[in-house]
Amino acid sequence: MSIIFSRQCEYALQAVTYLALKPVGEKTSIKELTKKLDIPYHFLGKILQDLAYKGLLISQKGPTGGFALGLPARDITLFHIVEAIDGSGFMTNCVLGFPECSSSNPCAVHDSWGRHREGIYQMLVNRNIAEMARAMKKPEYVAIRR
Amino acid sequence: MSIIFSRQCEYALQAVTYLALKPVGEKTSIKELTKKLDIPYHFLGKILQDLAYKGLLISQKGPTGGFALGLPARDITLFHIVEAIDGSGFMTNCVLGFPECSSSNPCAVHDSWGRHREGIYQMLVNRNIAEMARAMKKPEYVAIRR
DNA sequence: TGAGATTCAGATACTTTTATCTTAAATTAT
DNA sequence: ATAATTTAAGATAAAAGTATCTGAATCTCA
Ligand code: FES
Ligand code: FES
Repeated sequence: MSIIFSRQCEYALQAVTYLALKPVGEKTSIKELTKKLDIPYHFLGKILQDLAYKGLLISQKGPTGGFALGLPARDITLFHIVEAIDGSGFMTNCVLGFPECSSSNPCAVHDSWGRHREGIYQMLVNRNIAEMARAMKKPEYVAIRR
Repeated sequence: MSIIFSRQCEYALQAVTYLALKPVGEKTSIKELTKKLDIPYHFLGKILQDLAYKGLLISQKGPTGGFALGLPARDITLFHIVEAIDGSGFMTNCVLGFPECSSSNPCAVHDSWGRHREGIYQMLVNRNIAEMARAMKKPEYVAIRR
């Protein structure tokens, strides 16, 4: 069950983080990603294609081809990825699903949620992929399968 | 786009809140709910059935039948509804979709998310349906359609 | 008792998301 | 040039979530 982000978005975050673990400029194939991260091959392919189209990744065909970060890892925030894949609707919609979300039309948790939402936003904006990669470097993450 | 909770869950919250606006014990039909809240009839029927099965609502067939709260409004928290419909997976799963979520296996935002998650949990546990109803009594909410 | 209203239950359909399959295009190395 | 490898792209399928349809069961009231 996805909490806030779609599965696509989760895969994207994981894959981009994996790319950030590689030496700058080195290309990584879908095959390697899919094997290491246990993500469906063609599904991941499309996600990465999408991110490449949006400039967050660069891609190259052929042998020795693959994907690499399109920007320095420290310049890509989690929010960049989330926004590219899921959009930023979670910033504007009522968390309880009421049709309008505004201070002139608040549900019972509007103010409360607003604070949490802002905190989550800051969390996404203030974390970059380099930090993600660092956290992932710990041995626990290498071999875990779902 | 649902943020954290499924559409079913959002409908449930809205419907239960509506019931809490009624005099204690009064039954409300799906027809009325569906009309006032603009929720698909049979879909809502199944959701309420589910909540009734779980004791959060009581139901009665026949004319003058319908649904009513199964407990005093102030004893039903938002979390009761959320847990009944969506479960409590959002309390245990990694927000970025990594396969494990624990302090021995943290992703880069694990601690940060943990705080927000706890805050959201408190928000759900500390708000009851009576408060929801009070917030909804404001005229803005009466006639809004999606 | 019978008609009407309502929930209950199961089947079916639609929509969105996730996943797979197939072929084409590009790149590299032989 | 040719073969091998990889991404690109489009079609298709499978799964999950949402919504609808139909008839049965239950209850109320005339
Ligand atoms: S109205 Fe519900 S979060 Fe703003
Ligand atoms: S591991 Fe990501 S939130 Fe806990």
